[in-house]
Amino acid sequence: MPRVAAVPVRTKKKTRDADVSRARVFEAAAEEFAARGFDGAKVDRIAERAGVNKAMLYYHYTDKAALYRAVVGDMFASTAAEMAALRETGGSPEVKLAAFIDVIAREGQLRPHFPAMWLRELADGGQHLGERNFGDIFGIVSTLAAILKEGEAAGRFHASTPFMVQMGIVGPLFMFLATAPMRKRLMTKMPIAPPDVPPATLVAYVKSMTIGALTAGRTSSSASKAGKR
Amino acid sequence: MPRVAAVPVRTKKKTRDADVSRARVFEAAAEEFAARGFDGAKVDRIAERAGVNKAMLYYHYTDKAALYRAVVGDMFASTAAEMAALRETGGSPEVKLAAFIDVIAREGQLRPHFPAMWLRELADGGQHLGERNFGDIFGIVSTLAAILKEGEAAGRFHASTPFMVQMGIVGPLFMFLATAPMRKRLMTKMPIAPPDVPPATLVAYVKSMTIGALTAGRTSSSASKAGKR
DNA sequence: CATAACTAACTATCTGGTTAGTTAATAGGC
DNA sequence: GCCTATTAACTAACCAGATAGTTAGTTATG
Repeated sequence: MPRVAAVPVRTKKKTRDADVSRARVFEAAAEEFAARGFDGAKVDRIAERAGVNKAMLYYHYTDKAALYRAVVGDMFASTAAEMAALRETGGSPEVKLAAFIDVIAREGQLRPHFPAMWLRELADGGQHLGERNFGDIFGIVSTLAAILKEGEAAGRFHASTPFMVQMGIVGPLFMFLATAPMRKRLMTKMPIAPPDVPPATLVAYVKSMTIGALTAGRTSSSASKAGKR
Repeated sequence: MPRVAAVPVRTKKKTRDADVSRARVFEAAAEEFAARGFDGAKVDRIAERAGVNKAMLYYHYTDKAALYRAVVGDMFASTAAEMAALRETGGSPEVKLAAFIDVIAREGQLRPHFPAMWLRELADGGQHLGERNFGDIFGIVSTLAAILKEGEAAGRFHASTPFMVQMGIVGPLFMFLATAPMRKRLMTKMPIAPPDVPPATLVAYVKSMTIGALTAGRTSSSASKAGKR
């Protein structure tokens, strides 16, 4: 029985633009991956969300994993690029550190899927990441490491482990951003927080935390039990 | 063709203890869920890890979701119980806050699967959680809220949003703990951090961050740009 | 010997990926 | 301007393997 294509049906008028449909697939994939994770995301659902035939997905991307990597790659490439720019700018270590945090926060808000996807990828142990992604991540952490080193050399920051400081920044930021939908759900069940925290407040808090820990007991002040060793 | 059980084969000697195999299933499930997430976890693999026939899994738990909830429930019930105990103890708000952080860190280390599972569950928007779990979580956040309120009333802490502070604690802690396997992988690719940070250092850092942010500019010191608003 | 604990084998469904074939757009000859 | 050959963009239908869950039947144990 030969496979015969069904009657034309002739609907509205299809745009037939590869770039457009490719972008639609990308967007739908980002949402789906962020909401459900790599395994929870279904290719059929991505195609449906994108309003595209499933086969188109394979026309534009080699497979599910490649599509995933494209989304992740976009996140890190963009962040890494901003970090490279940041390295060129001047200012005190404190100012640079604040700028670093701003970049992370901005990227996290610019791409609503970024925080959730990153939470998952960390839990996955970076399974789905490629060589390229690791390179970008390394670049980001290196930028932070340079700032910390500079602050340390200037006698303004304690000695610290870049990766730990990084987690101290990304952790609160992304956990908070990624839980926005969940918080809304919780809010209906019980009054945990008053309205909801605006992003600027969150960012200010993270800056305060990070600077606070790096300078604890340095300028004078209390909160000094920790921070040594 | 009637389904006939294969020949006995008579291996070593099976222990045939329901509690034991139930516990083995639980443990295997916790590992599998933590490593791969709900959708990534395969029932067959859990059974294999547990060294148990897959049907046993359904003998002890109604289905995959119930098994998942059992693991998650265990995490939160335990933490919530410790928190309840913490509420009874005395001490300054700073001391109580440190104790709060210690409890979270201890639970995160005691159950190696906890951090990764929680990262995933947050990204999932709490999809798999039940009424019971939300109650426990509410109890945990309430404990923190009470400590913060006390500190604020005593004029030692800034006003703050409990949920945000919670994320500031759990974020760095769990992100760092959950990425232990990944860091090991990264370490072989490129020298990001020197040896690796011991848990005590991590906990001290998180305490320092949190106290630092809550008291920024209060006792004197720098780091005061943030924290207002 | 009753039954709780256990198992091999099975099934229905789902899901990533393929394929054979269709259609719109564009290039180029006239 | 019009016709036509070419092909990029697109689709419906299909498939093989995986996977959650079931079942009929077996066996150790109190």
